[in-house]
Amino acid sequence: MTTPPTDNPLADLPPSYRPAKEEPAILERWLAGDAYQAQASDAGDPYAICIPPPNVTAPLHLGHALNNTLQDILTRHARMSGKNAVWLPGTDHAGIATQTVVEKRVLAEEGKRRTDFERDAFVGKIQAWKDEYEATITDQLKQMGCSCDWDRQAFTMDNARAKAVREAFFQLFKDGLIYRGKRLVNWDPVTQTALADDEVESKDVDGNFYYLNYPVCDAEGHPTGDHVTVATTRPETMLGDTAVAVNPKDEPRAKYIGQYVKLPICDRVIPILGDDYVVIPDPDSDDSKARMASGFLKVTPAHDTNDYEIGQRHDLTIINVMAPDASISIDHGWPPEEKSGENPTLAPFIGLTREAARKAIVRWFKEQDLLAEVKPYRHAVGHSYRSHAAIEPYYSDQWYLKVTDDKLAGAALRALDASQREASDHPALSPGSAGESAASDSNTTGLTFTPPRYAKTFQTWHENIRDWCISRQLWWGHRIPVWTGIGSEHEEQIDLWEAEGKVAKLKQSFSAGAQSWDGETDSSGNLIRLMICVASDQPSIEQWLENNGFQQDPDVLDTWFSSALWPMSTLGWPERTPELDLWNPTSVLCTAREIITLWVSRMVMFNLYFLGRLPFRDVFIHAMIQDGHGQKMSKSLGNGVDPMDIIHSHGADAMRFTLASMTTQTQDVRMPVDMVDPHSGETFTPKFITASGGVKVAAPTQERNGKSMVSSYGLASGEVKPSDDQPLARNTSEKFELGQRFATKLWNATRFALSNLAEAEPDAVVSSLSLADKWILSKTVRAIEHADKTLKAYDFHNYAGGLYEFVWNEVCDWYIESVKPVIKTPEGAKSRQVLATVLDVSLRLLHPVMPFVTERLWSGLNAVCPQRGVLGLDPDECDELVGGNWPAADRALIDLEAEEVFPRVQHVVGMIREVRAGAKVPPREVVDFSLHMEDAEAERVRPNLHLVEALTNTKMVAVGPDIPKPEGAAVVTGPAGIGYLHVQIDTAEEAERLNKRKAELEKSLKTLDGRLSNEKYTSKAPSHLVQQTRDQRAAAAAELDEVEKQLAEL
RNA sequence: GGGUGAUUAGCUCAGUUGGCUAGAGCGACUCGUUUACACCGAGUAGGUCACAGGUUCGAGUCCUGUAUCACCCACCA
Repeated sequence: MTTPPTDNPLADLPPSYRPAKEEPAILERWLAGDAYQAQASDAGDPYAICIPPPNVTAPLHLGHALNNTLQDILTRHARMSGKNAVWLPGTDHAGIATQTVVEKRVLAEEGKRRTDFERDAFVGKIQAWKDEYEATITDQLKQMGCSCDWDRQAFTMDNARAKAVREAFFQLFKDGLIYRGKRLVNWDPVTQTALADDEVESKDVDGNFYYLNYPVCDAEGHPTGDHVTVATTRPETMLGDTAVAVNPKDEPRAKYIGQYVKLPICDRVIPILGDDYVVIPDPDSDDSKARMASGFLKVTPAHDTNDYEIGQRHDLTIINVMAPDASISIDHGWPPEEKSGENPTLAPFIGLTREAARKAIVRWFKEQDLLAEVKPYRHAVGHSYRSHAAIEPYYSDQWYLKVTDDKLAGAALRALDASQREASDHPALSPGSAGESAASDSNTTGLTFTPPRYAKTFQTWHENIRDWCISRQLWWGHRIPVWTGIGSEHEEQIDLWEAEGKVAKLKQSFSAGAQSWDGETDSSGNLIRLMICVASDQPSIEQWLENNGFQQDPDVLDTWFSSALWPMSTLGWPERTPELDLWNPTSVLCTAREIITLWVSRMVMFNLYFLGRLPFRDVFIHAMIQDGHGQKMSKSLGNGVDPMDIIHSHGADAMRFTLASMTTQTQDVRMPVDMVDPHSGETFTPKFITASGGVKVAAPTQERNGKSMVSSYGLASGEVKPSDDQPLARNTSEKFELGQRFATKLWNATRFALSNLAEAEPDAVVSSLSLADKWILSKTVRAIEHADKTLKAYDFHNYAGGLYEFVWNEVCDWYIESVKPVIKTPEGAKSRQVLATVLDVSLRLLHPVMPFVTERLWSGLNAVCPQRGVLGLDPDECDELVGGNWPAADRALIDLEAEEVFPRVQHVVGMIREVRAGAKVPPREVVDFSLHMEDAEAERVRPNLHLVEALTNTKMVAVGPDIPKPEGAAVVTGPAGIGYLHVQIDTAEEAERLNKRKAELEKSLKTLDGRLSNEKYTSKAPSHLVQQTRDQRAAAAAELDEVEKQLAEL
């Protein structure tokens, strides 16, 4: 036992906790001390988490704060538990999102468009943006206390990650899983790029069904005088119609099959064909389509995915009628034979936007008396998740990854743990399929979602997966490492390199044909297109290719391609690093549900494909942070609150604790926000438009002339920090006070303990403990077990809640209050040791969620009482809690007797307090108290009556089986006996109180009697429950007797 | 159109395999500054667990249906 410091140990532990003052110094110490660093060694079981890399588009918001708090809790817990734990930080270049943000800024500040710059120059601007926000994000994470290994910070587009992307692409290309395809993509006409299916959001919009009459004609175009009526929501696409379809089973209309119509405006003669896809009209149908349908479907293969498929079935011409900006154009796939002749009817429509063209075409049909009808119709339309523009199905050349291959989607499906997999007839899961033999391979199976329901999202997505369009017409991203040339004269040299593994080749022969429209194939005969994928580190080959007429593909990869490699690339893949073998598979992926398909599933596919093992086995899907209107908090909606706001106002620990305690398995978390106008400083609540499809934000920035907003962080810290079109909102929720109060409580409990521990030495040899000591040690062991159990189950709400309950109620309200009378005395030495130990354990248990305040208090505890622990609970010593061990307790400390007796004391205390409060006895007045109870019970409770005295400010004057009731005393009834509080009471109030208790007991008795008189209950219910009911009934009856007796005596 | 989740005190939410006399925090009310803490302590009030059926000795919990809200998926005739 060291000598306590002579100076006042509390001098540097001020009366209240000021997180803003304490946290920065602690953070600096951790960072300087390399507290988060991990080495790829065999020191402890490996534990690794990859951060879901935040986009570098904007600062983090509370959704990220939640996500990262949970990861930090897990990482710190693992580290304290002796694991070799690493948390790998990094950011995502977020291709389209970042480019869009920068394009907007450049347009606003310089009045220039992207195309006004050279590619490299513009990428440089995006790079600068990335540098700025990466720094901001990193700083935010550090201040939140995230214990990432900062030496390993990665970026999805840095050199190491670029190498991984390059290698992955090359391997997939070589294996024949990457191909060039010409088909309909989801085209965003604003950003002018293709989008993956997942990047398309559907929204309900109010539109119309237009019924257009097409004149029927013969094969030569001579009108028969008849007409058919097609129904469409998109009249403007009629310019690209190449057929009209009818369901062959549609009796009255099937007769038109084989005839032709003359397409208005274009005068194109197109066939009427039969296809099952067409819905047969039925005005009484439940299906709205059947109610709206005319039976004739216009077929526009270039502008509708269904029509495209019909076109494939019937070998129809594909006529694209739009330019990439979705204006009507005859230059992007219009049939040459129609183009050659001037068409004065068509001319006025050329160049119109699709919206204008729709109106113009409808007007034209009306003028020609060909518009049969217009009906309003509400339907879903795909929109770009980035620009929010309506998606145009667009026929173009793109790169695809064949994720439908069994080695990708099939392997991912088989990876799902059998306990979470639903019965399926998917070929990958059928008995005897390729992967069935691997079913027992622990490397490739056992993927488990928490909560389990999300496994279904994963499974369904993989079962219905389509090939992944991986090319994007952007500048910000990983350039596709493929060089293309026409002709075959260089094939020999390329084959040589291919044999050496330096390049891979894709050969496509094609002919100039009617279906092409992009001008590439205007010569006659078959052509050879060579697409050469070059492996990484082959600059001379790239140079050679360019010297010989090959051109690198201008497109970049979908941002999720590099994200999908994250658990590998952050650990050094494609190099076979020690880190890779140690920490991949990682331990858990902790993310929100929105990216299960975009990200989780692709990591699973890639890790399985390239390394033959899962990237992680556990996937924890946590709640979403929403604003006060139930909308998810996101950058694009502008309702994101900067975590720095909360850190400044409440402290990082308070934020973390509150977020963790709100993380339940089902509920999303609502955090009301206000917006702050940076110019006026006014606070306003964002407006919302309620549509039947959901609540949508009227984006505040757009309403304010596109002027930038600032976060309240900027305002709070006195510096205005514009965040462009990604404004941050201000938190108005009081929820964070929960964590703040708790940190303060812990702080003050520690101050109390330290002040006492400093004055007298604890007794390191702990034996013959008091009831309170035994009870709190027992509860401490249970708290440790509860924390372990809940963290293992990713049950953060109960982890935080359990510790809150333990520290506040059990330690502070009961234990500390119980030992106060003795804590300063020589007899209190044992309690001092117990208190120090309990505090030690509390700080350790709380450290993962509240690292700062626990670290701060830890140094105080070390200074005052360096030797802590009792037999069975003897934690290690350490200077810094960040490097401390997780407590382990001997279950022998669980004291069932103490756990039974102490609650009796608590009950008596509760009853006395109730009476005192009811009788308005001044709290400072010590009153006499006597307790009438049976001998056996009295003997049990008697040694602990001083606790009752201390906790109720009473003096125990008599205990035993024959204690008479003093005249006028208040009566306290309870399971331990009957107590008499020696105060003069108001008879009426006493009667009221007793009558109330009587009513409660009678009600309870009625319930219990009802249960016991039910023979089916007594015979069928488990015997211990029946016994419990009997005991309850007996106790209630006895107390009721007593209450009635006391009432009678009043 | 399909799927998932939610509906419990004024508010925000817990409630594990059915055993509940339904809990917590905030807010409300009463009392209290005895040297850890007023960001505190003691106490009180407040709920036919969305609705309607069903299973069961027993339903907040399981089943069926209805209503409302949110989210995800789906090829926009």
